[in-house]
Amino acid sequence: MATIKDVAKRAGVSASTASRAMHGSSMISKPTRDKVVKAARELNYAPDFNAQNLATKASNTIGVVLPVDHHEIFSNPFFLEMIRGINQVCSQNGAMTTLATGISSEELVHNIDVMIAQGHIRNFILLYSEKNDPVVTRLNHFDVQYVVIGKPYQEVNRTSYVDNDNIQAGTDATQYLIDHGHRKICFLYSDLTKMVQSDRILGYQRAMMQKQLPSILLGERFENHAAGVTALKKFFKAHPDVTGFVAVDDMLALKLQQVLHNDPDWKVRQFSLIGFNNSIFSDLAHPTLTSVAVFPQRLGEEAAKIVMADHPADELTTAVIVPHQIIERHSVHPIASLK
Amino acid sequence: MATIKDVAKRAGVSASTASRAMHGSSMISKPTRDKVVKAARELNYAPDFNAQNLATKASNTIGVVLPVDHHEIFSNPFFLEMIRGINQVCSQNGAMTTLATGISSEELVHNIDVMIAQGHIRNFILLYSEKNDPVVTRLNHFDVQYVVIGKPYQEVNRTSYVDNDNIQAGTDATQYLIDHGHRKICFLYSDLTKMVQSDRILGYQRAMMQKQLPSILLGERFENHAAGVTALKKFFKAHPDVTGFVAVDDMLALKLQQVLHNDPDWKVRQFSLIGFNNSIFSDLAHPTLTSVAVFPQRLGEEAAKIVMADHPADELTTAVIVPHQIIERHSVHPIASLK
DNA sequence: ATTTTAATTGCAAGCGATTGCATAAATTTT
DNA sequence: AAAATTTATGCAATCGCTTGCAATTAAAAT
Repeated sequence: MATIKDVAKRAGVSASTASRAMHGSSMISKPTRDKVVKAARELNYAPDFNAQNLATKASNTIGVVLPVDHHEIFSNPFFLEMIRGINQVCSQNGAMTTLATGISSEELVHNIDVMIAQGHIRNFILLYSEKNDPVVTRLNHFDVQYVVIGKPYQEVNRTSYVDNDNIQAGTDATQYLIDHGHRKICFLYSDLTKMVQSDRILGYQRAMMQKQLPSILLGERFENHAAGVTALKKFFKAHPDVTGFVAVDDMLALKLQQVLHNDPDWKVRQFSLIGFNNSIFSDLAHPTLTSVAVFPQRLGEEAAKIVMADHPADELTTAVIVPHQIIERHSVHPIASLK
Repeated sequence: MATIKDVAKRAGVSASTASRAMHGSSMISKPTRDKVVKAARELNYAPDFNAQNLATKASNTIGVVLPVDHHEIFSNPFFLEMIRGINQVCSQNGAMTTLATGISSEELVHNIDVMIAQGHIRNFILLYSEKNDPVVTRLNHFDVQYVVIGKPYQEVNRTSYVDNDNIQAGTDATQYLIDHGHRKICFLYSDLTKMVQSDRILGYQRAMMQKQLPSILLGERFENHAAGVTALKKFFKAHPDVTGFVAVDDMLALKLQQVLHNDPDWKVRQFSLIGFNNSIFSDLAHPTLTSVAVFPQRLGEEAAKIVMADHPADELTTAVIVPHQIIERHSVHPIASLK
């Protein structure tokens, strides 16, 4: 493995000159810079990561924090997409990423503690956002900068984040059904404590209100088929003429679809569905599911860009909103309705 | 951030003594060791990651290589599960993990090149295995140790790996159907070039052969509903009396199920299905899908354990087989058949 | 032609830890 | 009680790189 001294020797200069030349310092003359760069290339030189970080006291690795392990979360391809985005821009900027995981909140915090204590993490990116997150508390306590993907709950004005405009996405999805002639539209959610869900509901309500249509909410997880059937039976009793559903995510939409399709009464009616996330489920459904894409990879990229920009501590925080987009498939059917 | 000198000063000893004490060197007396450890705890000391690695010239981070980006791959929750397993045992051993990704083979190789050149990666873990992998070539060239998850293609005798016994898994899945009275069983696959698939087929064939039953293979991706219907029509013409399917993975099983369920002719017959991977799809199906679980997290853990063990270069390689397990749900129906 | 100023380069210290070797203290041995 | 060991500790060099400052050289000004 070539060191800076090897490069220096080969270029016939001192190590310090070589170092400066490699960094494009203005105090090095063009000819020597060229000599050094050439030598470096010939030796396949790359500065030793640890030595460099030690000398500059400026670490170059980004800690990516996954939410506490939970099967549901880990089977969500979202995270990997975000990671891919982060890694993409990090490696373009010569930074590394390292993961923080834990099977419990305590373990995760502990792991983060040692990462901080070892002092080689420049910044953190949190792939999630939740209320009273001990990780956030920890990071604030040690005064470590971080970016969250999602809407921050704590220190809202002091934390940078990147997120979708979920309210708008909710409105757009609903409007899409309205545009296709639907008037009796139900919003299906599974967990009100998640801000993504409540935001999308808000957006749905806004769209409905604008058209003076009543909001119809349904909270149901479809944990199993029977439970789903029961819930829907009850639901249709109260709202017999619903024609469209906005489901808070594709998985829920797919579950709903399964239930609707396997019931002799319901399957003859042609319901329209729209989901969110444009996940793999949308292609698995039959008919394939129209869905609002939210581009997790972009979220990751933007988060990484913020981190890479390396703002001064006193600068205002950054918030980036990644646009969404409706991906049209075959689960929304137009209905002729009176204006 | 406390340094070893701070600890030393507080304990009233020299830095070298402090360092040795922290490492439990036998040349340090009990009382001083205690003093040092106490001081370290009080100062919340953790050795600086970069300094330590620089001094010992022994890096402590593991590079985790994801396959080249490809939507299909990134939407597969498998990888994240493996990563979780890896991270789990790495952090228990005080090691870090860092990810290598790339949107093209070239980019991935390049990223790995710089990681190697920067000299701070101890070992790599490849989360995949494929023929003529340029990454493997690279790692061999630089003589960097690595472990692959899956069956190695190159340098088979010189590389450690962890994998499932996919042949056996194929046999077991098939046998499960046979035990439920099925005799006309079809194996459904999507990509013969993948060793997982060909191995599972082999296992299937072994089980069938043992019972003197003929193998019935069907290669179909179900890219869309119509294509699926066509393929199945043709298939059933040739094999009208098939009652059970072994699908090479859950997603394919789910797609098959969708097609079967949405056709008036087929839906009245009660086919039995078994899939692989026990993925989230198995719970989404209706009826829920019986599936062979393969425990990706365990795969990750075992891979990390091999890496952590830090075998001498001349030692024999390690191969770990992670057991699989059939998770019974509701997609396999017994049929009364004559012995 | 001499002095000033500007442009380059190298010396050496330091980042925070580890470790071979010398030294000091404690313990045995004679 | 002096010498020989054994046991504990500290000094100083080192890992590879960066950077303040002094030193050298070249260019410009007088």
